[in-house]
Amino acid sequence: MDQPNDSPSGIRQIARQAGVSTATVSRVLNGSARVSDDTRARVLKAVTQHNYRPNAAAKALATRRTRTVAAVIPTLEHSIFAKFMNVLEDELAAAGYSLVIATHRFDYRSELKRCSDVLHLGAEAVIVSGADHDPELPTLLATANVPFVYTSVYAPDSAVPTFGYNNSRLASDAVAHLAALGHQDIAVLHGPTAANDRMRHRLIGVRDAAQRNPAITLTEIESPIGAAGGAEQLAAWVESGRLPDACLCLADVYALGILHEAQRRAIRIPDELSVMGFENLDWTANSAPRLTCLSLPTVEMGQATARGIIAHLDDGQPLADADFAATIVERESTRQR
Amino acid sequence: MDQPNDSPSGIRQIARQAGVSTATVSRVLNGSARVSDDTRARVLKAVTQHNYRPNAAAKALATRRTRTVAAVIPTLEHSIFAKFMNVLEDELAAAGYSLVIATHRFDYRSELKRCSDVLHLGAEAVIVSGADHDPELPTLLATANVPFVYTSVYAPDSAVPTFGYNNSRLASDAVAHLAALGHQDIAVLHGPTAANDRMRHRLIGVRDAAQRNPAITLTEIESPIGAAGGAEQLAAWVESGRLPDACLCLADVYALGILHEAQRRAIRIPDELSVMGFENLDWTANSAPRLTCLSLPTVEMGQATARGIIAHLDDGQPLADADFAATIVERESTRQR
DNA sequence: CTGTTAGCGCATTCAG
DNA sequence: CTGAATGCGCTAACAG
Repeated sequence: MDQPNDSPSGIRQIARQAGVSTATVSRVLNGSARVSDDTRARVLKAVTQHNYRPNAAAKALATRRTRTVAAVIPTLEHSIFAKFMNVLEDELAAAGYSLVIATHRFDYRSELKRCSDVLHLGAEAVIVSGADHDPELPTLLATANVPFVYTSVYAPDSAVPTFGYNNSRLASDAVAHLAALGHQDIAVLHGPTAANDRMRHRLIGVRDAAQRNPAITLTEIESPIGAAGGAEQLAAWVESGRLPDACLCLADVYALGILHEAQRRAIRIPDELSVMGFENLDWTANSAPRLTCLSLPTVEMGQATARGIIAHLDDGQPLADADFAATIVERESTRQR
Repeated sequence: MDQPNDSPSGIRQIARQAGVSTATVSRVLNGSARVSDDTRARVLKAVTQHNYRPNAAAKALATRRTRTVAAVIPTLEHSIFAKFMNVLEDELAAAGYSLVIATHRFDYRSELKRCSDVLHLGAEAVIVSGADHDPELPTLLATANVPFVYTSVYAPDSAVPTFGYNNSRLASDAVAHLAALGHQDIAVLHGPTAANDRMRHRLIGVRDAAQRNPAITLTEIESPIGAAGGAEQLAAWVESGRLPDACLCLADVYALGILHEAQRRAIRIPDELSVMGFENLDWTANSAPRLTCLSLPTVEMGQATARGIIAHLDDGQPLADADFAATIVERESTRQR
C-alpha cells in the first residue's frame, strides 16, 4: 500500500510506456535538443497510442507563456470590428497564438473590467480599441506587465504604442474631398461619442475642415450606428423640404440606409445629395449608386497589429506605432456640384 | 547564502506580507471557507498593495479548470457569424468564461486543426459550426474528453448535441412561402457548399419543396457570399431577357446586391421579381424595398448555446439538443403574383 | 543523446 | 479559523 500509484498521468505515463524519462518526452514534443530517431519514434508511438495531449496549464506554468493574445473591443456587431478580428485571428493563428475576444459595448468601466478579465486569463498581450480609456486602464495593463497597444488610432505622442490612423485627419480629408467637389452644405452622420474617441476625433476633424473652409456649413447628426439612422435622417430632410449638398457617413451602414430611403422617396443620389462612406465595406462596391468612400485600412492594420505583437512576444522586437494611409475611393454616390 | 530567496513571488509574497499562510490567501481570494474578518482584511490589503493577480496557469493546473470556451467557426467576415459570436461572448463573459475564436475558412482539415489547437490551449468546451466535419473531428474532441456541440443545425439523431435549426426544413418553408405567393419560377442563390452542410441542407430543403410542388421550376445559382453575387446574377438575368418570378437568397447580402442592381437596371422589386432573404440582418428592415426574410434565430441560439455549456460546465447539466424556430418576416420585397 | 531533479504558482487535504 | 505539506503536469538546468 506504499507503492506508487501505478497509472501516472500525463507526460509521465507516456514516458514510462516509451521507456524514457519525462524530459525526453518533453524534448521530442517540443522539437528541442537532439533525440535519437529511435527514441523519438518510441515516444511518438506512445503519444499517439495514448492520445496524449500536453496540459496547457502545466506548460504555461512552466514556461510562463500562454500564447494567448486578447482583443478588447466595443462590439463584434459592427462589420468593421468583425473584419479586424478576422484578420487578427488569422495572423495570430499562423504564428501559433490564440485570440480571445472580449467586448465592452462602448463602456469604459466595462472595458476596464474586460481588460482585467483577460489579464486574469493570462493573455500575453492585449489589443485595445482607441486611445481614450478609463484612466486606470493603462495603469492596469502596465503594472500587470503585459504589452498592449491601442488600435484604430495613430497617436505617436501616446505613451502606449498605437496601430491605426489619424481619425481626425481622415475625417478632414473626407470633408475636404466633398468640399472640393463643390459641396458647401455638408451634413455628417456620426455615432455616439461616449467611450469612442475614434468617433470624437473624426468629428473634430470634420469641424477643422469646416473651419478652414468658411464656405462650408456643417450639420452634425448623431444616431446609433445602423441603417435605420441613415434612413431616418434622409426622411427627416425630405420632410423638412431641405437637403444638404452632401452627407458624410462616419459609418458605412448609415449610407446604406440613406441610399435605400432615397430610393423610396425618389431622391436622386448623387444628383440631389452626395453621399460618402467612411469604411469601404464590401457591399459599397455594388450599391446603387456605388458608394464613394474613404477606405479604412482595416486589413493592413490588423495584419500589422498581429505581426507587431508577434515580433514583440517572439523576438523581443519593440512595439512601434504604425500609421496607415486611407485612400478615398471615388465612386458614384458623389458628384461635382 | 543558504537563506531562502527573500522575494517570493505570487501568492507567497502576499502571504508573507499579510503574515498568513498561502492557504489563507487562497481562501480569501476564492471566497471559500471561513476566514476571520481581520485576517481577510490584512490579506486584501496586501493584495491591493502588491497589485497581486493570481497566475491563471497555476490556478488552472491546480483546479483543472481554465474557464475558457472555444468557438471554431468558418469566418467572422459574414455578419451572421459575428452576430452569433457577439452574443456568445456576452453570455459567456457574464458567467466568467472567456471565449476564444478560431476560424477555418470553410475547410474541414483546417477546422480539425483549429479544434486541435483550442484543445491544446485548454478549452473546456468547444462550439463548432455545422454537423458535418472531418471524420476525425468528433473523435478528436471526444477522446480529449471535452464537451462539444454543433451549432446552426438541429440534428437530434446526431451523437453530438446540436443547438440550431433544421436548415433543410427552413429552406423548404421559405420556398413554400414563395410558392404560396404564387411564384413558380424560383431561383435560389446559394454559397459554396464545400465544408458547409448548413448550405447543403438548405439546398436539399429547397429541392424538397420544389419536388412536392410540381408547379415549381427551380434554378440554383452558386456564388461566393457577398453582394456582388446578387448583383451579377440580376445583371445576367436582365441581359438574358428572362427573370425568374422570385429569388430566394440563402444569405442576405445576395439580396442586397440584387436590390441595388435592380435599381440600377430599373427592375421593379417586387413587381418584376420577388426577393427573399434568409437571415434577417439588421439592414433588411430598412432596405428599399424592405426585405422579406426568413429570420434565423441567431441570438436565441447563441444564448442557449452559451447557457447550455455553462450549465454543463458549472453544474454538470447534460447538454441537450435545442431546436429554434425561425419565423418568416413578410415585408415589401415579395408580392402575391 | 538521455535521465534526475527542481521548481513554476496555486489549491487542498489534513492537522491543530 | 489557520498553517504545513503535497501535488497539479510540464520544462529546464545540470549531470552523465
